[in-house]
Amino acid sequence: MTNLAYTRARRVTVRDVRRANQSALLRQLFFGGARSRLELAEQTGLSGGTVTNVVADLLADGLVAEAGTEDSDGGRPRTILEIAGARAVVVGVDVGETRVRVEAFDLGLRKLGAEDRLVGVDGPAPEVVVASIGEAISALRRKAGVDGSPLAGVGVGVSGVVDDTDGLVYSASIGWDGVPLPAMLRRELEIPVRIDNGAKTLGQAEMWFGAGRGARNAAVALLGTGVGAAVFADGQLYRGAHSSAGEWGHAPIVVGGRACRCGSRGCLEGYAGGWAIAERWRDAIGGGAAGEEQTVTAFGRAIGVDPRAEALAEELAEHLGAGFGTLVNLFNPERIVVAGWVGLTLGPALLDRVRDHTRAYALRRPFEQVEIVLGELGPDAVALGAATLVVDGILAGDLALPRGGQRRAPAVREALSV
Amino acid sequence: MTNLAYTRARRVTVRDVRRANQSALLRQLFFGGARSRLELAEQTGLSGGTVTNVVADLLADGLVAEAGTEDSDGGRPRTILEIAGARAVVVGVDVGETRVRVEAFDLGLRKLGAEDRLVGVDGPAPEVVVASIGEAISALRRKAGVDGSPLAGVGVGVSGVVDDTDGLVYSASIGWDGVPLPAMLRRELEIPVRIDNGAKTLGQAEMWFGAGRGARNAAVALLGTGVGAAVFADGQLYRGAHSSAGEWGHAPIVVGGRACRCGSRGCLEGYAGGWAIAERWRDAIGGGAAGEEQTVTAFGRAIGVDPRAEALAEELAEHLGAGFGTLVNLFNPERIVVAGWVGLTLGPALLDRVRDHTRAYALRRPFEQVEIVLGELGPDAVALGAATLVVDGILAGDLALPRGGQRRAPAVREALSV
DNA sequence: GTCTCTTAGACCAACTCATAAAGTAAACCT
DNA sequence: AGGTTTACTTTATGAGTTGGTCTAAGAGAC
Repeated sequence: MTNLAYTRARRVTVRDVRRANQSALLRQLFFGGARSRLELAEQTGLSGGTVTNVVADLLADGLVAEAGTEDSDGGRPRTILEIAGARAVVVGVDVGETRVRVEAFDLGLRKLGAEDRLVGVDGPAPEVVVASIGEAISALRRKAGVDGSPLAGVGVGVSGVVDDTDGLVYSASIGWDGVPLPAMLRRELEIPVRIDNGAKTLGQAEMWFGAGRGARNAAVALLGTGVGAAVFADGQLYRGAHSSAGEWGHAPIVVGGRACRCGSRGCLEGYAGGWAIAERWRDAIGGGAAGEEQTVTAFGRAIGVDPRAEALAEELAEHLGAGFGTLVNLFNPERIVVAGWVGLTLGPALLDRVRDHTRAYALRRPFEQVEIVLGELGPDAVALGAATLVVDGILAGDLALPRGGQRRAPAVREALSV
Repeated sequence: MTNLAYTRARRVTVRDVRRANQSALLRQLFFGGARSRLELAEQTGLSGGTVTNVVADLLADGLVAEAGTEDSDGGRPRTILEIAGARAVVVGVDVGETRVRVEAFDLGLRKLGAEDRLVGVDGPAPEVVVASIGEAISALRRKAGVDGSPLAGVGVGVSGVVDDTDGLVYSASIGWDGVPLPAMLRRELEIPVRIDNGAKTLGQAEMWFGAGRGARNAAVALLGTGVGAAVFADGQLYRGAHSSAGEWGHAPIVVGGRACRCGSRGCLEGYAGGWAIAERWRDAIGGGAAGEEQTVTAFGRAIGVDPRAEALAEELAEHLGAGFGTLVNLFNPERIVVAGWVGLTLGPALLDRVRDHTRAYALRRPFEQVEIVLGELGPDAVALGAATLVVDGILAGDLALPRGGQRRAPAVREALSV
């Protein structure tokens, strides 16, 4: 008669307690930086004994390292603990429409190197993508001198929806309709693989290291060629039933409005997507076949100078205001981070105006509770965000590091600090 | 340098293990109905010994009761356990614009009785509301013969936003702007109080007992005089930063469109709210000053008969389709439940058409993954939903029952089963 | 140079909880 | 009446946290 699926009836054992406390300490060190056992105890609420105990495990696993002592004025000096960055290498991959970008990081997500591979013009074949990633990782490991460090895992951000119920990738822009990329990569690389939509990984990068820092409820608005959003609720990415939540670009804001490339009408993207802006600016100035990015940049420079730009800017700001209003009313975030190349290109000139229109389209209280800011990481943080997927798994304790490689760690570390 | 607030650094102790497992067993019994220890062990994955142990605690607390045995063919028969409904009384309150409805339930949320109190026409004074609730509860306890059973708590659904960061209620429709209703009620009643927006409590009622059963990601669309939504993500109500998430009625779907009563333009509510539909139908048929509900009902009957209704119905369906498309694209639910008196009145005639328009405004895959269904509980389940807030607290183990009252329970039970 | 004070961290007994296996209870069957 | 089957309970064990006590390590005072 009632709702059983609503139930969360997972059994919990004492082991889960340890995992949770390990995770709490690791997160504290990762996000808060190096600190002593004593501080860890204060901040987590755990007793000193437990901290000593858990830290001993983490030291043995090589996940955490002691990094000198703090000066003290009387009394035994505190030993500083930090994430053992050199313990393993984390790879982040950005699968774009024409190229694959592979970046290597240490466990603290400091970048060790990057490689680009072109994978064809319209719709890269999955096999090519997989092979390119494998090859680029090998190249990176050689170049960065981290041959000896084990790979902790590979995170992938792909422009499309990754359905986590069936592990298939769907992407109109690269012509994939149900590609089992996660399985293919796992077979090829034989290390843990985490995949998500690129907009979501970029969003997570902004949340961890960019303009989203400190917010627990935030939306990262991705204004690029397409338009999307990554919504974070209580620090967690909101995925929905089949992880396609956040398709903000295709929220209708004008019933019966302009045709969108998705086949619908009146989508936000049809007004504020890079392709739409470029199209309209070309129409406005009567021509030119310049590339999308050039055209949008030219439009940005013309704002405040060319009256034709003024009209388009005002309209664009109003439509973006409506789109932001939707985010504010439906998600009630404390912050909206504007990212993506269009957002970063036009943001400085348009953001104030967009805020004004958002005020008009959002309810008063939620609008007053939100701040709208520009992203800080640039448009290329998809790979970094993808790497955070792996690190998140490690911090949560559901992704184990491979054994070994620990001995070489100190040597590797010198090599990397160039 | 990085994001500390993102961290979830709560310490976990062995006590939490017990709480979690208690909660798992209680949820199993509440949502799945009465069953034996053995079944509980299988379904939760806990060992038999632990189930015995935890159940012993629950029996001692009076939260669970043994209810006879199952027939067996050889072997010791299974003892059936059930939620001890008569252990305590749970109160659900619906604070509307002109009246307060107070309903009493047992712990299994079977209704024991209901009382209505008028509290003034435009904007009831908070003091009057609080006093009415207190008085109605006393009356209910007398009438239902549950004087002896302790009150577990009071849940309240109020038409407005309840900011859980400051505990204040904001509601334009009843003219409250920062009323500390939770604190006032706690002082008056001296038992636990849980408050939330009425649309959200109704949504939770549909999720627990209505058309939302079995779904973990769902949106309950509330079409009444106003328009709102309660979104559930992974079984949990989505609240946002200050619990005003889900203000779907004021999502702009027509930039620069019709004026809404909220002061903005082009809101969904301006097309699909009860007040808007009534207004437009009166315009269409040229007059009449009938009440809103009568007018909407008349419009519903005219669909398919009167060509003037046809035009309005088609337009309404398209705007609702755009609104549903927004829900589908942004939240990717597996189900949308249409509730509220307007939704239930017009739903049967309009739902197919609305689905068609939703298909046009939503992305293909998320649309294919969602089902749009009518609510099952009627428009008056706000109080029931409010009571679920209290029961949820008990099931989660963060709301303790008062001591005593246990002895009388069996007697009370007879009295109630009338 | 030694003593004392202070502080960090390690160690240990007590307690909580889940598990698994052995034990007991309650039915039915022959 | 005894055997069999099944459901539940008890017990021993191991994992984990807590809080008190002990030791290590530095600073300052005499």
